[in-house]
Amino acid sequence: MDTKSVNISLDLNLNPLHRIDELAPAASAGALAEELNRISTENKKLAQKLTAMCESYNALQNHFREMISKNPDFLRKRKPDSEDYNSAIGFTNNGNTECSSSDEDSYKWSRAIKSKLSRVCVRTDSSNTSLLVKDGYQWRKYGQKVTRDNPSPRAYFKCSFAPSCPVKKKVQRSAEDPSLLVATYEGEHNHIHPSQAEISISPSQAAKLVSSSSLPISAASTISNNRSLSTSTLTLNLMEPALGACNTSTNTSSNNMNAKLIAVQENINEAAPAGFMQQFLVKEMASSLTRDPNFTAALASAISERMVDLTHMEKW
DNA sequence: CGTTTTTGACCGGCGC
DNA sequence: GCGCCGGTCAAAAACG
Repeated sequence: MDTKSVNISLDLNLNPLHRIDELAPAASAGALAEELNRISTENKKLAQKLTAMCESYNALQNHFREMISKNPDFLRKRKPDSEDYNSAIGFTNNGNTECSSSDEDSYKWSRAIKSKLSRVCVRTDSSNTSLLVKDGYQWRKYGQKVTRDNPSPRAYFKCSFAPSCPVKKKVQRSAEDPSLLVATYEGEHNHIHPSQAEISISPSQAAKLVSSSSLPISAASTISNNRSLSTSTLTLNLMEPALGACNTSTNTSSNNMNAKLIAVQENINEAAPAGFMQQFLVKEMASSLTRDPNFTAALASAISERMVDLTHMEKW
């Protein structure tokens, strides 16, 4: 997959007046239209924020590649577990690009590059001592260690689908910023996202649903280059309240995209693509929408109506 | 009572 | 060979 750019073509614009008359009696149509307009506006704002995030992500990635091309020794002298590694590629909140070199770590570093590693940083309350990073997957903790370079313990997790799923994750507080949880993922899940299992509809059904009920599913379905979305089914999750790693966000809709989540992902391996970033953003958007009771109510209404329609069609 | 978490023991890689 | 260190195992404890 091409990791040089993140082309996320968002189509968050709703057609709020599409089925107003069908969805609600005349008495509440005005209020519903107003609500849909509000959601539409929020979606536009979200699209703008997402675009901005992707642009800065692309800029950072280009900058990183530039640094590598100018200085081939750059990677060889980074160590993957150090805080300054984050800083060096521009994913921390302080923008520090200072870096120290250590040849003794070149072995570990080259090994890290060969394996599929990705890192997610999550801002949490520093008084919260748990090492939980909510990413939608289920994890089984199998160990905890205090490491030399960091006073806070490092927790080791395996995917609960292990041993069939090889993915592991390490979670540790940043030594520099205790409010920052750093989760390092190793490997790729060989199963679907657990929270994607609840409701599954075909793309054609989804398309009909979107066009007929003005639902913003197109936001997810138009994002390109995402392996998780390139499968033959489009999945809507209505059950999981917190898909993203931004586990401190509690508000609905547009507030969720605001950045308590300060740094998202690094692609250490070329094959560990920007798709992770896209997937994360899609999940975060889905999370925002599904946390909105107005949205889920409208969605449930649309789906039930659609099912009634299909039932009628079958009878014919 | 089954599942998950905790935690000390153990193992293997690495540097000296 | 020895010690250090990160990672993993597995028995016990905690939890729902």
